[in-house]
Amino acid sequence: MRHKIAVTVDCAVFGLDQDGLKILLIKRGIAPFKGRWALPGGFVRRESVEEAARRELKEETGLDGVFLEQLYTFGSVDRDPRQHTVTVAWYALTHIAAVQAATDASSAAWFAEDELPKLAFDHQAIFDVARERLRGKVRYRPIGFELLPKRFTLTELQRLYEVVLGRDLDKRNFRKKVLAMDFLVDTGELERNVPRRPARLYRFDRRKYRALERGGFEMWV
Amino acid sequence: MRHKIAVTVDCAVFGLDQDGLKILLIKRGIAPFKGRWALPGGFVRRESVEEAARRELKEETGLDGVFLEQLYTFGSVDRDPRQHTVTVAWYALTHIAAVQAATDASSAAWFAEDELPKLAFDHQAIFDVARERLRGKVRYRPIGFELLPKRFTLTELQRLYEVVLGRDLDKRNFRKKVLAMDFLVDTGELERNVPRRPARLYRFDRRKYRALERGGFEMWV
DNA sequence: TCAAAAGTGTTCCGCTTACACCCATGC
DNA sequence: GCATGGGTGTAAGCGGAACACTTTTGA
Repeated sequence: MRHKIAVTVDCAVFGLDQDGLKILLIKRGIAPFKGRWALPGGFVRRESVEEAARRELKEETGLDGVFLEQLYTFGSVDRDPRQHTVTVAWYALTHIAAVQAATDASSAAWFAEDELPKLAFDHQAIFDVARERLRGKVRYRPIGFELLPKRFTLTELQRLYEVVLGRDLDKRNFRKKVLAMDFLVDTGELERNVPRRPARLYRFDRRKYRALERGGFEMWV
Repeated sequence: MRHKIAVTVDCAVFGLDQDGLKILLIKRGIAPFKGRWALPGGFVRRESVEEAARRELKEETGLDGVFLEQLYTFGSVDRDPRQHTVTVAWYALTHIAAVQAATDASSAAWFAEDELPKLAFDHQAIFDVARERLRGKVRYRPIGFELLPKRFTLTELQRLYEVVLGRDLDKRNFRKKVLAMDFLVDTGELERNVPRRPARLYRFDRRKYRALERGGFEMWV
């Protein structure tokens, strides 16, 4: 007779607003860790682990169709007090607005990445790995766009990179580099109603990016 | 009542010999896929997933204390015909000699990476991901040394990189770069009994590497 | 007219790349 | 003495980093 192990998924969902990088947490309604904040997630059913992650995200936060990548699988024997539970952790990127619209304002909330409450299970460790993965990945894959609205200014894009990487970037060099690899398209539109010179709005062109990707390309911020 | 899922581990073990990159396979003695070659692995017991991977490696191949990193977790519903099974896949690097010594010569064997037999389950897909991970990781972390004997010549090191990356490298540039980041130590010894000018033997200095690593360093071949 | 951010080029340096010949050994 | 790989330096070009001022808008 075989040792039984439960399988769950957990998602570290990142968003970006004026104040910086945010993460989406759920307040647990049941034991264990009732009342504690936790990463959205739950048990895997008769479905693939990715399907489970997307289903739980939708059920608990209303999010659908977001950028989602597998992060790491956490399998210490004692990470769940109830039973031996292995969790497949994921990280997701989205616009904060997508959640505000979708959530029933109930138990989900955004927290600044450096002001997380005490989390259930080993979710703090999962978050730490996710944060590090995001920092690393953003430098060689243009996944950051998932955090921005469809149209954005170059300054917004730069701020995103500064927040994720945790250091300041040079404005001129940033623009030069980011425009050089041409998957950014000038929409021709400008910001409206800003008390300063309005900035051009750009969008990320996935088609162009895919093309470059095949040509083998590496560079980034 | 909850849907039951089995949890396994599988390891893609890489080795290097004169002919190139090799991978270690096990011939399955039981159904399903009885008689087929497969990655070493098995069910997780009352232990962490990493402990399970190391235990299975030791039981099935005799390998102990090898370099081992988590790769990806495969969780399609139908990847195991018996039942819903999620597998946490790992990749390992070792000297081929370590296995020849340890194995009871029974059911484990090395295969050239480009001449694999038909594998059990979705192990071919796991291998493909592992191969790609190795190619990527070797460029920014000095994990390749795990494949070489303790003392090696620069030509052996270069061949390793050429095999893993799948392209030729310039001898002078390679030596310049690899010696520049100084975690390679000249042991002062030379090859013996070669029908040509004997090469110097170097070793990888983990201490020095850790020091560099903290200083934030990136470059590689 | 003021405040605030947008937008824009050049120089310097270091790394990457390309490239060819002499050397030490075993047989 | 011959075959085999070991070992070495330089020049050119490219990409990354540093750096300051003018422009446009709303109030």
